[in-house]
Amino acid sequence: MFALVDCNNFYASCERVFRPALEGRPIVVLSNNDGCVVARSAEAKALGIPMAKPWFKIEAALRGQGVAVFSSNYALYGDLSARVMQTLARFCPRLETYSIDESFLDLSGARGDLAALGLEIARTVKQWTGIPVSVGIGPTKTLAKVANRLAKKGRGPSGPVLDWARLPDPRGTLAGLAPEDVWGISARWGTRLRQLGLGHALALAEADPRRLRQAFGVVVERIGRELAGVPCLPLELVPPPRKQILVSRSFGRRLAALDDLRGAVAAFAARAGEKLRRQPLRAPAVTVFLQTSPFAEAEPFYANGATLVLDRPTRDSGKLMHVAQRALERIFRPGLAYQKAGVLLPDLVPAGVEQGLLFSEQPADDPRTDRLMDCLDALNRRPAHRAVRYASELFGDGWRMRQRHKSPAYTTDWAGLPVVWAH
DNA sequence: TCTGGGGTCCTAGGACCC
DNA sequence: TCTGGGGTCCTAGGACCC
Repeated sequence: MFALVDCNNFYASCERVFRPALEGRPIVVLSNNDGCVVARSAEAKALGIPMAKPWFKIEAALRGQGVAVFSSNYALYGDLSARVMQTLARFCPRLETYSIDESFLDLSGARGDLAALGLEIARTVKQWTGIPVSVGIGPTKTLAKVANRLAKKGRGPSGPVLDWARLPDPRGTLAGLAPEDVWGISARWGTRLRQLGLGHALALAEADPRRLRQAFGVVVERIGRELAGVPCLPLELVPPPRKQILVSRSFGRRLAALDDLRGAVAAFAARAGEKLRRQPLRAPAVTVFLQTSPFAEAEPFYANGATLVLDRPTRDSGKLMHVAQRALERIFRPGLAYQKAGVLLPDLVPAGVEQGLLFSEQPADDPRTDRLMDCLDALNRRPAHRAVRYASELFGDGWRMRQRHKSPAYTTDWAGLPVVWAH
C-alpha cells in the first residue's frame, strides 16, 4: 500500500505559517520575476484567480479584494519542505520525496486502520510544521494520487485522508473522474483519449493494455494498469543521480549589452557549479542558451544555444564559467533585447569516476582546485550569506529578477527571524 | 512595463555493427 | 524469381510532472 502525502497549496501555506493574520485571507504566490501565479490559497481559488496567469494581467482587477501577494521565497519553501519530509520519515522510513511538496510512503508494513494512521500523520505534520497536508492511500501510486485528489476535495469521510480500499464504490468513483485528472494524463492526452471513447478513468482502467500501448505508448499503458490496481511504478527510495543541471532566469529587464549578459551567465554557471558539487557530479560539457522575449511581437524573436565539450569532466566553477563565456560569445547577436538566458550542464557523470584520456595532455582537475571548490562551498554554505564570489558574477545586475513582494527567510536567516510582541 | 524554473521518460528514425 | 536477422548508439521531438 502506498500513501501520497501532499501539502495543501504549499507555497501559500508556507507564507501563512509565520503570518497567522493571513488565516482566511486569499494568498497568491508568484513565479520568479513576479511573473505568473504559481500557488493560491483556497480563498484565492474561490476568487477565481487562475493558475499560471501572468500577474500583471489580473493585478488591477483584484485591487480591494484583500489578496496577499508574495514573490517566490525558495529559501523558506525548501526549509519547510525538509521539515515536513523529516516528520513523515518518522512515521515511515520507506519514503520517496517526489517533489518539494509531496512524498510517497510505503505503508506495506503498517498494521491496523490505515486511514487512522493517515489522520495521525496529517495532524502531526500540521502541529510540528504548520503546514496542512492531505493523505491519499491506495494499492498503487496512481490510485494513491487519485485518493489524495479526492481527499483534497473534501470527499474523504475522515477529513484530509482517504483510503481507496475503504471506498464504497471505487468503479463509480473512477467513472466520475476525467482522464486529465489522472496523474500522468495531460489535457492533450485527455482529448485524444476521449476521441477514442475513453472518457473517464474507469474506461482507462478497463481498457485493453495492448490497445493503450499501441495508441499512446508504454506510459499510458502503465497508467491504465495502475488504475486497475496493478502496481507498475515502484517506490524510488534512492533518488537516481541527476542527468543534467539547469540554471536559467528571466531578467528583471531586457538586456542588450554583451557585458550585462556576461554577468548573468557567469552567475548562472557559478550556481550550476554549486549544484553540481552538492550531488556530487562532474560536468563534461556546458550549454549556454539565450532568447529574446517570445511575447514582444514587434521585435524579431531570436533563440539560440551553444554547447562546448570539455576535455574532461570538471567540477571547477572557474572552468565552467570560462567555457560558458566562450559559448555565450558564439550565440550573442548585437542589437537585440534579451529576455532570458541559462546555463545547462548535460550528460553528468559521477564525481568519483574519472575516465582518463590516452592522448590529451590536458590535466585533470588539479587537487588544489578541488580543495578550493570545497572551501568555496563551505564558505557559501548559508545561502543568505554567500561570502565569496567570482568577480565576473558581479558584472552588471540588470538581470537580477524582480521580487517586489518577498517575505523574509524566516527559518534560514537570523535577520529574517520572526518577532513576536506580547501586550 | 510586466508572461517561471527545473526536471524526466519514451519513441522513431537514422546510422552503424556482424 | 529470389535479397536475413539481430543488435547498439545517438538525436530530436514530443510528452509529461511539480
